[in-house]
Amino acid sequence: MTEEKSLNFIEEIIEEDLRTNKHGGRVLTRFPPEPNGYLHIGHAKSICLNFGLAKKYNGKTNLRFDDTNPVTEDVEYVDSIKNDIKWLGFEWDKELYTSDYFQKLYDFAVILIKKGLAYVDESSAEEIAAAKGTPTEAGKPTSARSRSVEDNLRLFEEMRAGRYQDGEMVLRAKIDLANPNMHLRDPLLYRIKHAHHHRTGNEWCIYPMYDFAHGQSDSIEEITHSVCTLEFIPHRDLYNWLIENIGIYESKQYEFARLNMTYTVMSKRRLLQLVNEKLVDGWDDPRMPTISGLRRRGYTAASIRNFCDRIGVAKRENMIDFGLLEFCIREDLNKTAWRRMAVLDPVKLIITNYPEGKEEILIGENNPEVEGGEGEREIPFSRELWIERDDFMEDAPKKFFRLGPDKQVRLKNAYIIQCDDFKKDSDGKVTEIHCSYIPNSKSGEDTSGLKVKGTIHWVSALHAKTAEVRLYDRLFQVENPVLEEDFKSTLNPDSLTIINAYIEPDLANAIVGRGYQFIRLGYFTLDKLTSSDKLIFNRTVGLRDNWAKETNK
RNA sequence: UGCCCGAUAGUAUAAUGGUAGUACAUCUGAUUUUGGUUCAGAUAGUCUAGGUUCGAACCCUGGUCGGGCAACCA
Repeated sequence: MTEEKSLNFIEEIIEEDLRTNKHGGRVLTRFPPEPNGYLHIGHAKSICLNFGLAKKYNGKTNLRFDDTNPVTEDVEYVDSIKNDIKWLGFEWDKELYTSDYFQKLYDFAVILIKKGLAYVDESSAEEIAAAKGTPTEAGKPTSARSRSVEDNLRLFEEMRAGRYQDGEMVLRAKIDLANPNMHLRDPLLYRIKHAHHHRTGNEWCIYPMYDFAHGQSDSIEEITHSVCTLEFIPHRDLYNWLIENIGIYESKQYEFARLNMTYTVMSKRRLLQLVNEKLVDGWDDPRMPTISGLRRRGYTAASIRNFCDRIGVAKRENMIDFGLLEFCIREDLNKTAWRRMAVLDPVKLIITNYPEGKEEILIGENNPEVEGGEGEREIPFSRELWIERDDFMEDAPKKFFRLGPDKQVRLKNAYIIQCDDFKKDSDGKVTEIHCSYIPNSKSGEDTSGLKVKGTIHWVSALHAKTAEVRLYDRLFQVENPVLEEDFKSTLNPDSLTIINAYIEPDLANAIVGRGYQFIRLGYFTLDKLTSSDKLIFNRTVGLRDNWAKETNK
């Protein structure tokens, strides 16, 4: 008997609806992206919620593209969105498009006009905005508000027929110009756009506003629980007004707080700016909070799903520590990533008592977290090695468990060595470290009886291969960039560092899409730009580093 | 100064009128051929003032603070 996880407020609503048989036991949600950008981690929260709800309550989820604005939308985005959802591990029931409903929506508009609840207004955008008043001041009608039903019908038909230019007139709902909810002050329903639509081509020159499409689309599909983010709360009254006056299925909307994360931005508009201004290398730049960026960075779908599970669902504004996402990917990769050795900042180490020309093949487990280690790989060893520069200190503090004059460490999967000497150049930079090894201390057959505190990673200089390694840091320097006058001014100039590293030979067999732990360094994955003559690794995330914490005290 | 939403450890999120818990973060200690992992422990919270009640994080009222709303965007 496991302890039951507490319900979020939407699950509570659904369970209550199920209890009262409100929808005949039916649960149908939908995920409604606009195809005008790539999905980001905030969308992942919504995807996990909508698809997760359906899965949990034996329901279904539709994928519906909200494609009511042909000017900003594109099939490239449609394809990327479908790909990302599948990659995250979810399956939609129906693939739908708001544009499928253009005729229905047009008919709904006609119904409203005939009921005297909608009118064509030829006022300019500025005039209409001015006539809406302010939150504390009622709006005033434009002269168009009193137009006859017959004239409205005729004008709306003419709008559709292409008699008018973009912006010449709009269709508005006739609701209440004094309503404290600004969205009810005769909102726009249709506007003229002589634009090519990625699905309907040139069939239409008028397009419904989002507000005239979204709620009714939910209604057409008979969505039982329409889940969206907080900023649509004031729109709900309008959707309900439309549904009631058109007389269609009552779909109910519930709102939750969108995801915000530290040191990044979470709006398609801003992410698009970064892409367009070439401040990042496209939507899938590994520094981007997009699903495709995280995937390229080495994040797994499971880690993102776990993250979304952990952050919860509520109505209060929130700012999630980016460190939580990092915890989730470390948790996943620790269990699955194969261990390999690589040296990012090399210094030469010579084992003076190891015969010149001698080579040995040592064995290393692929994954110590799993019984049996998931097999093993061969690691060549020889007299000259590369080790990490900061694994050696001439004047080390007491608790430094690595190399230094007269100190002993174990070489991972190899021998214990003792530092005898080292060389420096004229700038005082260490150029060479001389050690002697303890022959009977070999990993797995150690009879030396020696105990050493530290183990360091290494790569045989003779056998090492090289790779480009891309080290990523947070994209922004401040926790919440949008608080700045210009969010781009806080971009972190050091968010990407490209270095060349020595890697153990087996890493040449690395596979795109797999995570590797470079021992003591972090998790890495092959970048899509890798070619046959050049390996490129992205650092997904570093290992937790308590030593760094200690030294920063 | 209109309307709407919200407020529980540093960050999130539970407790739905009856012992304020969990995760991340932080700090101790143990284990460790990764200063990783794992394990054990610690620190730390109900915005405020009233009211209802035997009893309030929870219900009511006022206040404070935060967020949203006046695109031919979604």
